[in-house]
Amino acid sequence: MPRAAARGAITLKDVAMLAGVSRSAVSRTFTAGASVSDKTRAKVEQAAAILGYSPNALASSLTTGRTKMIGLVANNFHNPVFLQVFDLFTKGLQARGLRPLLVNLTDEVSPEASIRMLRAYSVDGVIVASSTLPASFAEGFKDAGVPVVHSFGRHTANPQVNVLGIDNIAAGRLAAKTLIARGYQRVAFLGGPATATSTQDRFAGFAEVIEASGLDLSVSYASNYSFDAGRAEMLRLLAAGSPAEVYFCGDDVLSIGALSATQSAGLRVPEDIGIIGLNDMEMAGWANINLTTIHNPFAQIIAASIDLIEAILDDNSRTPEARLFDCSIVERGTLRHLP
Amino acid sequence: MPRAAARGAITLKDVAMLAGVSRSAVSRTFTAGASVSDKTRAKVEQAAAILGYSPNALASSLTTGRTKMIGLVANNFHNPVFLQVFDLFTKGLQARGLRPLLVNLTDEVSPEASIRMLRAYSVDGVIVASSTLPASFAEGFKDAGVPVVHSFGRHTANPQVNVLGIDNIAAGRLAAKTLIARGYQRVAFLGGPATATSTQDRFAGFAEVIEASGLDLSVSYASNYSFDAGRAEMLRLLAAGSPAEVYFCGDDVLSIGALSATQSAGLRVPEDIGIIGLNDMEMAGWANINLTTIHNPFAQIIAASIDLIEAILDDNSRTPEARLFDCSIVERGTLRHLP
DNA sequence: CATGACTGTGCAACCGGTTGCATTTCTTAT
DNA sequence: ATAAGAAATGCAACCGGTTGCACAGTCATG
Repeated sequence: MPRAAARGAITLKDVAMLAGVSRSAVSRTFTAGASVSDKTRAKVEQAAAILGYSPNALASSLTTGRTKMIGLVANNFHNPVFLQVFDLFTKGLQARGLRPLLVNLTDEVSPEASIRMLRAYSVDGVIVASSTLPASFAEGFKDAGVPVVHSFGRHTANPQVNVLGIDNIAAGRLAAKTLIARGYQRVAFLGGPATATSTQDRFAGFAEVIEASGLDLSVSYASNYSFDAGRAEMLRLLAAGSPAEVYFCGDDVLSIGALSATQSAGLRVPEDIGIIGLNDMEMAGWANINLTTIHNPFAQIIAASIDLIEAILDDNSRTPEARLFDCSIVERGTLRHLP
Repeated sequence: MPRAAARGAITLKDVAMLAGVSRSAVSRTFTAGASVSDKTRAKVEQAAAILGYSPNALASSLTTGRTKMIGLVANNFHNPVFLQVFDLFTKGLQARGLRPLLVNLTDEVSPEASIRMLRAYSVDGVIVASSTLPASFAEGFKDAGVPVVHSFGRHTANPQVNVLGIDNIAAGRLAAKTLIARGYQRVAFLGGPATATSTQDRFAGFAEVIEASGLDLSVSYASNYSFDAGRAEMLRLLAAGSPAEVYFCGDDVLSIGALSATQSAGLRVPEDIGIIGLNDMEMAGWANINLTTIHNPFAQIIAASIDLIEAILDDNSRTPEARLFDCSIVERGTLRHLP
């Protein structure tokens, strides 16, 4: 049984018959830039309006080779920053007539399954939105011939795919310089999962500057970028005794977890312990959190990611680039002030 | 230029030629329940493996009438609870082989545009995930012949579409009873936007019980379900003087905003002012928030929504039902204890 | 060994559009 | 008025699959 027909869908043919023109004519009226006379167009539009016709994007994709669907792949649905990320991506894509097919990668490691799936749906391109996935993940799509952009990914000298994100090493340096300027002596890095590329790079930049200045540096890692992991790790550190004076946390949600741990332990922030985060997500600015952090220019990165994926759709042969965006300190209340 | 070909896509035909069988045979090997001999199947699978073939889901949708895509429509990307909602929906849909096409409805009021869009993409069904949209929104899809489920929507006696959610009136009553049991005298309702159906119903239930017990009830509304709106409204109330003893807030994020306002004003919670939220989102349990709230069984509602949409795909003629889920109090630290 | 019931297979039409090409219609210039 | 060029239109093939139907092959049965 033809379900589409059962659903009472109106097709090109119906409109063509009512308007008394050929199917081509109808198709052309709905194709920007095609050659149709005003008279025909008027007839077709009227018929279409009467029937309530709207073209089947999927059918046309068969011949045009474009679905205007973009796979949006994410692997962290517990970090509130991703709600902002989804908001910006979906709005931005929609504004350009593109449709996000959302893929939740939680617990998934290899790209194979997602690649198969997204190819089966003929998405025009894929945006991998993750700071924890390795470069190889996005490369899997590229190898499969699918245009891909890795947002918030790791910067490399000769990227195989387009990568956009902050310079995590520079961000680490910035954090270090900020803490040094504040006169902190015993500093610590409380990273995200040690396997995440973003964690590794932030640590590299941070350690480089801290060590160059001869300060004490201790290091530990939370099991993932989440409140619970940040809190648990900080509680462990406090229980172990002699905590550092200040912690550069892997990201904001981790910072907030750490913050709650210090409060639970009866320590004051920033008087007893300082905390600096990274991302500057909406919640960092909430009055009851008020986290000093490093601003991650999401909106810019996402806008650029969309520009880029759109450009690749037209020409997938351009050499991939790694675009880095500048971070800046957002002064709030979790770090002691300049001496 | 045929882009699909340019992308080097392998089609049925290629596999058929290599395997030395007809296109039908190939199609059948990839269709569950079709009649193919083991010998043919083996040949086809081998050929497919060599070529790296995967069937084009969109092409097949043309004849089968099914895309296995589900439109997921949301209109609030600032309430962290929705990150949990997206997580559960995407995982649940994926587990059943369905693909979520995400629609961000922010600033959009009428369903027309979304209906057109989702019909153009021939989604099999639509899930409207919103507690603020009116019933008419989801009904628009139904009228267009698209199977639809409204999750977190308003309960009505004779629903036109399937609605799943908590009983907001009962939740309001539960909040009221809880406050009365705690011995509060001057209570207040700090709702979400007055136009949201969820706000209206929660207020109705709340007011009913409070008024029946002869207590003082004051009412105000935040401009939307967000931290900023909750904080702003509570600041306004505090500035106006003589606040109530306890506030039943429209939802958790609003509660957290209100909580931060009371703290900014130097008031202690729950000693000076009590706050009770609704939803029990992840963050409500964070140690530094620790919000007493009413648990909204999302996971159940979402699982049921997916079950239901799947059922409708097979039979869109079944009469719509409104399914209500029970709420319960989650005791934490923002309400004074029983006297 | 003939018969009938089944299982597999391929042909060809179809799903809802797009598009190259040939043909017709309309402009415009002479 | 006429020829040349441009614009509009329809035909038919095609995109990548699915499926009803007819036919061929297999097998157990009488």
